[in-house]
Amino acid sequence: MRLARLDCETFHNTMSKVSESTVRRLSLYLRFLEEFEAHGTQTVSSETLARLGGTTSAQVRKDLSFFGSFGKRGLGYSVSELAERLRDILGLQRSYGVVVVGAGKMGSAMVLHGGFARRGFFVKAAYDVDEHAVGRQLNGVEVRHADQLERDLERESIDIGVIATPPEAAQRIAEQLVQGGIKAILNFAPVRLAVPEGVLVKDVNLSLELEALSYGIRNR
Amino acid sequence: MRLARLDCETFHNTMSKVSESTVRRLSLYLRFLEEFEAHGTQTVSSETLARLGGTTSAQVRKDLSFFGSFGKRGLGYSVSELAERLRDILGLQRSYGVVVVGAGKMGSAMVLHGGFARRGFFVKAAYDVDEHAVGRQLNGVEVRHADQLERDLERESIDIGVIATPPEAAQRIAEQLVQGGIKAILNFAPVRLAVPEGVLVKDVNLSLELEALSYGIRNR
DNA sequence: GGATGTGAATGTCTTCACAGCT
DNA sequence: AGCTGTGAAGACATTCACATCC
Repeated sequence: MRLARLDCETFHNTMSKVSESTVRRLSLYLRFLEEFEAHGTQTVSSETLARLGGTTSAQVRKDLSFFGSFGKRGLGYSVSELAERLRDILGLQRSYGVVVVGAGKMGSAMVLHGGFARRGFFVKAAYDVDEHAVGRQLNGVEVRHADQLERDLERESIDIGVIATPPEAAQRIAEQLVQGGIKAILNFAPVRLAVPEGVLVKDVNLSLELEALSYGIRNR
Repeated sequence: MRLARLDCETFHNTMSKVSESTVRRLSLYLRFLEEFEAHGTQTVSSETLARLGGTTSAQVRKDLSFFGSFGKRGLGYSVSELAERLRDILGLQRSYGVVVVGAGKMGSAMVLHGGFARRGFFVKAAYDVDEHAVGRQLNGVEVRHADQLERDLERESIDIGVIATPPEAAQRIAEQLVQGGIKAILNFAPVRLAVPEGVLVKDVNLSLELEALSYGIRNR
């Protein structure tokens, strides 16, 4: 199937059902492509991406095929072109405004983590209720009182909210974020958030990861 | 199928193939069970666990059925008994020694996070190469120089290593951890670690999570 | 009656294998 | 010759539906 340059949208509309694992792998491939770009490598094969990503070449090709055909048979993929395409597919051509609610260990780590801005995710502010936290600067990002969250969201357009509060507070914050027009939430609090359809929630639960390791250790 | 009280091992040996998603859900169910335990609730149905965990009652029953039959038809599951069984299945009856390598934002967050000890994961030490970090105490956990890692691992028995170093350092640390007899690694560094078969690696990559949200936002 | 436990059916993801370009 | 793109096959996971037992 042949595709004109920029009509990925066509695909998104028609075949919106791409698995989460595919999306995660695409992100991974993009990482590797960017390393190749930095190295000046021109061309890459599905086999190479597969080896780096710990998967198979068929998987790589299938993952890409959901969105079009970006390679040249007998040759492989143009590194820069495929990177461009993946950035487009993943929605990384634009940048995203992020707020972090909860400036404890995890929240601060998210704010201070250097890698996000490089990939277009800009943390605009952090919020907390603790007097010691409020008013501090985290690497140029102001920690404000959580009371200001709703008002701030009306002023500045924010796309993604990170919830790193204690579990009791998480649902209320989620509601404020939704109210403020946020489209996606990265949730570190160990609770299932109730949100309206259309709002994305991604849970990160590190205790769960440790327990998966515990299971794995016990069962060889 | 009827099971004697404590022969979960039988199952682990015979049917070692349980999906990662099942294991994660079991961890989740255990969370809810512990809340019910604290509340004094005696009995719980697959339907209730399903609603809390965002899945279906059939899924809950299937997940459990891989390991035995723990419920009473017509009644549901005994909260305390099922919790006990899940702790057994997940290997949470024992405790685990953990070391955190890399005392930056993520590493410190892992050390300082209160929830892990409660679930049997005890951080015994943290390691870094930075002079400012080495020697500090993080909530009672000493930050040592990474040079000491190998020696320390010989002395104290450690089960799980957390890698929160820059990507360049990760592979070498992984090798030291493996050399030191560690059985599982939680890896925050954005690189694929090469480890001998039998060593478990769980990658956590928060940029990837954000990119999955970005994809989701772009595609409704 | 009411909820479990589980084969069978369905659905989803991965791997195979090869036709089709370059 | 080499590597992609993709239907078809196979593996895996979820859901259905009902016999079974408390």
